[in-house]
Amino acid sequence: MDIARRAGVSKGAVSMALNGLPGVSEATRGRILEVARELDWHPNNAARALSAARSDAIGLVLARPARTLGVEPFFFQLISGLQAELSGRRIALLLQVVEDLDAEIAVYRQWWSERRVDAVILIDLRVQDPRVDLLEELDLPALVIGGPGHHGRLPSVWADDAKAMTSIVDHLAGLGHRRIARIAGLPDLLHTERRTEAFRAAVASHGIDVAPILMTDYSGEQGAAATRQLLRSPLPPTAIVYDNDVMAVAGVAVATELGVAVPTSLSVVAWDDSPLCQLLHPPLTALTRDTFAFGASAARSLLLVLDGAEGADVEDHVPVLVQRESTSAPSPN
Amino acid sequence: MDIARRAGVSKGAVSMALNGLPGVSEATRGRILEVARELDWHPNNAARALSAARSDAIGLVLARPARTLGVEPFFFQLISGLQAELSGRRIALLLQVVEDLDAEIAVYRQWWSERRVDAVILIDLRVQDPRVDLLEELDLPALVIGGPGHHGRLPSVWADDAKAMTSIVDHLAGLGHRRIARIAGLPDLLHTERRTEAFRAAVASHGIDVAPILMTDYSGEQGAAATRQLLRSPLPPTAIVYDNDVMAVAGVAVATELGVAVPTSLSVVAWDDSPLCQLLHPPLTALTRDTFAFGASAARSLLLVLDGAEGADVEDHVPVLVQRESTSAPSPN
DNA sequence: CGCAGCAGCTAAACCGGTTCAGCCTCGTCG
DNA sequence: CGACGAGGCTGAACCGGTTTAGCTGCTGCG
Repeated sequence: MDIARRAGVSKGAVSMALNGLPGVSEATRGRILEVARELDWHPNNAARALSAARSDAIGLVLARPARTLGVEPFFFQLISGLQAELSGRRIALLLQVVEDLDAEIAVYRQWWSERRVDAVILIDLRVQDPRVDLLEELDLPALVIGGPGHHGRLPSVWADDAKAMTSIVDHLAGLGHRRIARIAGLPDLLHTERRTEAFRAAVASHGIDVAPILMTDYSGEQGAAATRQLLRSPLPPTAIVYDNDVMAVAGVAVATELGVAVPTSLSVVAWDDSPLCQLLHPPLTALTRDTFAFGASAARSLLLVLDGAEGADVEDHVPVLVQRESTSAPSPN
Repeated sequence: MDIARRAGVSKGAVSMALNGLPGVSEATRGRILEVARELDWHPNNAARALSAARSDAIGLVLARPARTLGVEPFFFQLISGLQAELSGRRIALLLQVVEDLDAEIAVYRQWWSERRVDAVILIDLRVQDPRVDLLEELDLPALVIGGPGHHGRLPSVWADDAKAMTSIVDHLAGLGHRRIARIAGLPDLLHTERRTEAFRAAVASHGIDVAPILMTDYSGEQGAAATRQLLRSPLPPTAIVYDNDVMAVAGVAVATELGVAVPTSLSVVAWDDSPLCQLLHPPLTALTRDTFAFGASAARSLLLVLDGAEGADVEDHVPVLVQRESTSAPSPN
């Protein structure tokens, strides 16, 4: 190490000085920092990772079939939020996009065996999730996005989907809707199940006993098909709650095509806001959340875990409903 | 290294055997591989990176203001395509989302000084791009997505935007349009400039001498504003070409709001297809490209560069125009 | 004055691989 | 039969940091 030579000390001293560890005098530390700056020195990440048994990287795997991924700004905002916190600690983000859960698990195994990451972020939790068992078995630190529950000892960061769903149903019922349907996302996702339960409970609390729920894969096609099915039923709903914005947009298109006016004859609510919802005609009432802040919060929790803290479940803000022009009182019929 | 002990050879031999290098007999190699499998051995990435002076990772920085990022599936498809090629070589992808070009440059500097990545992928090339100079100066291998031209010695993978733009204009002119406008993206992006040039040349070739071009930041808001400005002008266009799908969607909404029927009174073409374009009403005529394949092709080029090949410019397929219902002959007026 | 204790530092081991000079053992050829 | 070359393998250096045992010199206390 030529900083050591130039400063006339041993490389051990340099290491202590640069890492802010005790063991060197302030005078020496200052001299070493000075030399390091002069030489524009930066630690070699591999060397540091090797001896410290850290990689200074965390991993994120996105496992969704290609067609259902990418229209939502959610992931980018999440990633941005994560990095806002992580980059201050010089922690990099390894991203891998895979087709399915098996591939995702293989990635975790590989990352772990090669010591590529110090921790991973688990997203889109399943009802029975094999990843949780795997990560606990590997002892690979992980943070679950979207708890609580069903994820063993792993810490999580989550938002209260149940409360959010209740606020949507309350809004619709408050407008006078009695025939409310829900077009949900992938049925084996944990948050789909939670939203479904909350939906059932919320409509029941308003004395509504029939409220259909249709499952989809989040794609516009299936959202459109489900909407068509609902609107053609004998007693069509006067309001539909969609699990994402893409399906809501598709739903509005189908309604228009079938001559069902939005919001006059059909109210539409989208879960997850996006520029789309505002561009559409009419602009969609949507549930917004601050995904960037959510990511930042997740990163902070993860850093705590990396620092050895006992992982806890942290609750983020409840998403709020932004009322635009796609919801109104149902037309008397 | 306990594989060495268990197989009764030196660790040098083990290294050769596991990396397929000459220097060990096939019998020994077989025995070593056998032991490695038994022990479920995997190389420690940091150790390998340290001695081989490689990191087995490539970096991708996305520098767009948060608001304009994320609605397009483009990046995820690109990343998926990249990884389809890279993961076979056990090369990881480091992703960083930053606000602006300065931050992006800082990330390159840091990655390079810490030897975090072996190469980077440069995207959204600017007309005068400081990143090109930086990467050449650092001698950090890089692949430019979206050439050719303006990127010094760096190799690139590109699609012929000019031809694609010509095909759009030809399509519109063929339908009988004589008043064609273009709503472009960020003016300092190289491909914006190239598309602009191609647009000018194409309309000129059809004897059209006035064809307004408005610059935006790709956001729906600015797309809507630009559309409004065009439609309210004394001699409004009968066709508008948008630089992305979000603006096209916003444009259709504005047209509808102003009582301009699509496609009867206004034809709309979107650059870049997405589920959106098909969901909308009417479905949008759009320029599609196989972004996944594009990413895979880019990854192959990058691997060649890493293997020491002289970087070349590789041309990908020309994007093709998919005709849907947002374009038709102009109404006689 | 003697000795314990501590701050400040050095030297060397260590992390887990890769690389290479050099040694041994054959087989081949003159 | 001896020299030579090639194949197969060993042992050690090396990558660039971190960590630790231990040394030195100073201070403080009995």
